[in-house]
Amino acid sequence: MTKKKVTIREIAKASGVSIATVSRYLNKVSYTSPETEKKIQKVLDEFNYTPNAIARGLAKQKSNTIAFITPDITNPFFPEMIKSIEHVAKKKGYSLLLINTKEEELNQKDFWNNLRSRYVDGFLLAQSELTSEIQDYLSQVNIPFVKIDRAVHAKENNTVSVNNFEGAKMAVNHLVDIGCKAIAHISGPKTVLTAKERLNGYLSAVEDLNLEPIIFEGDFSLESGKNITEAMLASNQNIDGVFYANDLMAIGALKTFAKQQVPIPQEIAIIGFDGIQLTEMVNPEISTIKQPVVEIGENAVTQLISLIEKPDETINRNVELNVELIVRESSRR
Amino acid sequence: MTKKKVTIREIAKASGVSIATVSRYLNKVSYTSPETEKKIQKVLDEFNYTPNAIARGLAKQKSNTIAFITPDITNPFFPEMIKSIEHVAKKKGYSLLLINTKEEELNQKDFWNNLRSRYVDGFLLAQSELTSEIQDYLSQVNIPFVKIDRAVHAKENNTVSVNNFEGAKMAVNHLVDIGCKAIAHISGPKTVLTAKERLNGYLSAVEDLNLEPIIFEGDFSLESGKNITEAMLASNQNIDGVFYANDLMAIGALKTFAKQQVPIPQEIAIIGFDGIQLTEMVNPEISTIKQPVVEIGENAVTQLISLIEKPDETINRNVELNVELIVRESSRR
DNA sequence: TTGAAAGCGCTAACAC
DNA sequence: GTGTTAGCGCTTTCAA
Repeated sequence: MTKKKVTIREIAKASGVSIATVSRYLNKVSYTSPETEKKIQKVLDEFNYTPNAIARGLAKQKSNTIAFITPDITNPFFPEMIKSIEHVAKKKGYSLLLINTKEEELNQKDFWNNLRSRYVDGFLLAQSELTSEIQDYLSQVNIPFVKIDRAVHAKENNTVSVNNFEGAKMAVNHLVDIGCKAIAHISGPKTVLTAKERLNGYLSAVEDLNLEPIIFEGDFSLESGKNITEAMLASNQNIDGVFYANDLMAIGALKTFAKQQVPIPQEIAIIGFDGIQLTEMVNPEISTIKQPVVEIGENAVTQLISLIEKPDETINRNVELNVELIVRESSRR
Repeated sequence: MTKKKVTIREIAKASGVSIATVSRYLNKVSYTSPETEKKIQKVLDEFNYTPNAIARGLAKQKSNTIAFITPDITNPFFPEMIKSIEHVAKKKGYSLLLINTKEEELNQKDFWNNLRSRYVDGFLLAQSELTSEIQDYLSQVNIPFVKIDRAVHAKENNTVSVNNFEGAKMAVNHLVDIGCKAIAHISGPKTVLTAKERLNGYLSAVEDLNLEPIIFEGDFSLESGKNITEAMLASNQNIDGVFYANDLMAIGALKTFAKQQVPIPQEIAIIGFDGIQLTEMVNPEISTIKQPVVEIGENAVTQLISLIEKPDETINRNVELNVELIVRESSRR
């Protein structure tokens, strides 16, 4: 298989046709007579030929590669999503380039020039705050892309996200359903759109229920969940239910509750948001509003590839997927 | 930047030299007179030129891309490692292709042909069982690679791994140090080399200490940690210390202990292996034998790139890094 | 030190 | 239907 790299030229010679014909047959573009097809196929098998992807890329200005760009691969949210993305991409003949990059880099011409020079066909932008400068590059660079995990903004296109607002309401309503009377929200950083939407969902739900809003601002990290929860307990407001803006903070909170011997869910019921696997690994298992990560990933690549392959038929769109309430020990009583 | 893709030809024309000279200057191969360099550089800046990576790839038979191949991206062990790998790779001018693939696929000619046709310069093989069939492909395909997270085998080359045997001993000795008298081991699947080494380390330590070995076989999964621990408790052997072959199983065990109200570490002290972040997120935090993931990743890429760029100067080697005992609540008393 | 030109392996007009 | 040929954009002999 790997002795002499065989080229299209040798296939052509061996099957007695021109390389153009072989190329046509391989790409199934325009007709080739059944007989020649047979001949070519035979030689193809015999030589175990694989077209050179790079050469093809140069000629077609296309690499059959897409990139997944994110500032933090270690986010527990991603592995599964990346897996589903890679799966779909592979099935459609694309490879996945992984780019872990901070915002600053997205601000550099070189970054985008490099993508283009590799003929990267499209990319997925996950969890990136898009400064207007970056937006400029984005529009200049002229490579299709889809945004993931961002609030669906009226002005944005090609975004796949979830219904954060509704999810937050579901969380609050669930806590009420199990009897909570004073429900606090530990929010994410105010600068993050998804965090804002979840906060708004919380506020809306609380208002509908005629409850007092109780809000503490966290930053989505485990540590912050731990610390803010401490502060919350110290504030002494008879809170009996907490909606954490993400799972990681809820997990961090568990430590504080354990240390202070607050029984969960008996005294305080809690629920997170995201649906990362971790929520099932801790004790008690944490209720959550689960995002359909796999679906998000699949949706995003599919849209991206469609954008790449039939730009004209593909309409820009904002997909907003639904979240799901998962009730576990932390809010079961 | 993205208006008209500018090529080396235009740079050449604009600076009044041949494209060969521009190419030489860009690649810093052979001398070019200072004056021409000045001229070229000026034009380069002016045009904001980036060489086309694909064209360059075709000419040099090299893509400046390496692949990370693993059967399971969602392994909590990987994100951090991948991050460090991507970081080093990027610094050296390489992009990272992520390939999540089951063993069966590695058995297919097409898989390797595809890698070659893309001129992937090298790859990292993580956590893959290498059947002899795959080994055959590996040697045929003639692309440099480095194995990660495998037991360092006398017969293998270019592997980076950790000292599983010593790590296991450290774990057992630590449990003894804090007063444990009956120490069990929940092993990994016997087919996995690292699991075997850890088991051997356990056996060796126990023997040195004149203790009775108590072994249960798990499969590295959270579930198995939970279930095997149940079985272990049921077996009623007055066990007061457990060394789990990996962290995930120890985390699963925590659930069983909680359900059965076994206080950790008071009644039973436990310790895991790997050092995944999760161990700090649960309650109690779990002691572990930490593998230097970042170092592993860095070591592996560095070796790989060296293999790619100076195959003659690079000696094959098996790197065995040291693990570290991390004492946390689960074994602190 | 520099330039001309022949590839790298494939695609896509264009002609027949 | 099929072949010829001119690229795709860059590297690299080989001469000069």
